[in-house]
Amino acid sequence: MAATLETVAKKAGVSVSAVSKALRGRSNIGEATKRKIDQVARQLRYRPNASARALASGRTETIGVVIRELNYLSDSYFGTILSGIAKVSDQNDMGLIFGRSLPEKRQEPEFLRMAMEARVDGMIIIDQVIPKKHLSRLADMRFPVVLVDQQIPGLSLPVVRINYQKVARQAASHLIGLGHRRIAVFSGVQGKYKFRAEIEGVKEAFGRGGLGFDETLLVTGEDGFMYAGAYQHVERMLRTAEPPTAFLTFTNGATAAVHHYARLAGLRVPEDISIAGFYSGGPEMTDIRPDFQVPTHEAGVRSCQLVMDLVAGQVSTSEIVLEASFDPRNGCGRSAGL
Amino acid sequence: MAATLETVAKKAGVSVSAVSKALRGRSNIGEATKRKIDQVARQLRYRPNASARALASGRTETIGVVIRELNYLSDSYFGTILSGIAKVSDQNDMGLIFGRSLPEKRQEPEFLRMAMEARVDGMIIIDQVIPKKHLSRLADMRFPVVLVDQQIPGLSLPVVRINYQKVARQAASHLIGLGHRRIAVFSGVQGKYKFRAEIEGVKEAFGRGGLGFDETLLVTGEDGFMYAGAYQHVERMLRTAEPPTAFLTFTNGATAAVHHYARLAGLRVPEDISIAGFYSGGPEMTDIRPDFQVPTHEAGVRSCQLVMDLVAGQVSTSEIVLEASFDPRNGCGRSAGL
DNA sequence: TTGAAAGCGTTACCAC
DNA sequence: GTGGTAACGCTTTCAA
Repeated sequence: MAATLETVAKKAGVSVSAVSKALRGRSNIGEATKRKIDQVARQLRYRPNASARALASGRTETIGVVIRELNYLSDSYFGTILSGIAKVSDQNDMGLIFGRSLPEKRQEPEFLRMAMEARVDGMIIIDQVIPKKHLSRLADMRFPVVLVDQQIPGLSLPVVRINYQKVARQAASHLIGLGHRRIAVFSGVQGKYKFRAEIEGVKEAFGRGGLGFDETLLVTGEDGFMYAGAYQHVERMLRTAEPPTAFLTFTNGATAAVHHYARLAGLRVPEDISIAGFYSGGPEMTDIRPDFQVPTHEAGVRSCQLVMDLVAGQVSTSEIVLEASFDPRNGCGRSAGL
Repeated sequence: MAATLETVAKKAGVSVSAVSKALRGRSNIGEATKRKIDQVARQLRYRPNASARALASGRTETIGVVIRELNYLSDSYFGTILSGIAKVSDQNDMGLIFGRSLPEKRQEPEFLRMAMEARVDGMIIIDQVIPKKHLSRLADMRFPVVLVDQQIPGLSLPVVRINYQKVARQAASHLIGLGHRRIAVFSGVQGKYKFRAEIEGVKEAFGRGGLGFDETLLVTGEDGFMYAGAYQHVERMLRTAEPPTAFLTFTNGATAAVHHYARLAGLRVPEDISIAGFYSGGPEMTDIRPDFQVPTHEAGVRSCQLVMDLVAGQVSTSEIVLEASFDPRNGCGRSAGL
């Protein structure tokens, strides 16, 4: 059916290897024959067979992206990381395939198969809750892997991570400096590096400010799904005897929800309540100007560059830490009416 | 590095073909040798090379899923279709890879490459706005393809689609029957089959009820991103001189948004406003009981089964139409206080 | 039941 | 420049 190198070679009256070279733009081929070959190939709609190419060359020209579940891609946290990855992989003509990290019915998680069956040349792992033992397997194989936003002691895999702790500390300190004493904190999934770092940063600031950490003012949940739920929590909190005067939100969804709630409830920001909001880009916040800028896109770019260096055999930096910025201008520019 | 069939064969003292058969559970192999081979393979951590296997067998054991952009997966419309696909593909030990349908910098969209380079055995196309010319290419190649929720005249590709038109007509008729005259309609992206079918159904009902279709009461937008935006529209509409008394929402996001808005604004449903809401499952509506049940998961299941039949060479039904159900019980159970 | 050998469609090396 | 020809790691006849 489909044209092969041989088909093209025969029709063009040249050898298979000539066609192979010509079509891949190698220099050791005559100008005239190349033209002829190109023409025949186009006419026959020739396409190289990906499996054959991978088998012969040892490279799949594909990198794997590992996330927990596929619908996590919806979250703009993942979405913007991904757009960074896609940008770099496109530039380098590398394909992208996605693997779920959950084990499902097989013993082995899908991403381990991707590596062991040589379906990809390298991979980027964005899921933050993969058991260390699985990650170690990859390290043992010396398979090119880059972890994003993870911090696992005793594991020697390259990492690209964002310094959430510092920016969280800055934001919390700022709110405290404005006089806030009751600050609600919305973060993501407990146990993840991102969550741990954020809470750590907040606690540092609270400690310095002489504040205790009030668990009743902490809201957690799946990053991508916090918008709807956040409404209820804001409403509930504001009805208590001692309502929070400021909100510190570490997910896009929560940031958007708190801002939207305030607007709907007629609360002025920051006169009535302060909002220090996380922002990683994405479609849900076109109408909001948050105070954090979190370089998730950049994290994607860097992780993809890193994994491609690894694939090319170039040893690279093993840990890249990206700084987020906090610029109190929109949601918490001045002191709330305390 | 990695173990191959030959490595295993040598160590087990048998032939390469014996190992191949044993590991794939073929029956023409001795019980004892099989045990021996299994043991050696496990010890060596042998994994078949995917490219080699695909090249030799002619099958990649992978099917491609085509969507417009990767972050569309976030939408529970896609998400639930996908869960149906994943369920069936998992059962049949088929891998899944995702392709974007947008052309990007290359002339050819990624999904055409997937087919022409034989990266997948078949594919399911969920994007509804792919130019017919590209789809025709696949049809010409006789490549196993199934379209989901599409209706393209003059194209002979198998389709699985949901009958949005009928359920839209039912819902609109019901609202009209309750006495509503001003009904706001929230649908998805203009031009898509889903949108066209829904509007068509609504117009039929409006026509029968002697109502005109008021464009100012129509809200459109990206399916997955309608939650946040919907708030503003509801608010705006309810402030007009002649506000709508009912809402007919065809995306999960809009349904959730209208319900949440009503709750927050202190509007009783259905006493103050009626809401006829679309629901395809998904995480954002745990607190809402909508009136539509749309079999998107089922559509995923059926499309995957269909594509696998096609791959296996079994000719199958070329069009499967799934019915959605409308059960006025929650959001529009009784007449609004007109 | 077992094994030898011929592909599968490329790439890459090595003569010419 | 160009063309033969071994790999690449697997599946699949076909004999034994």
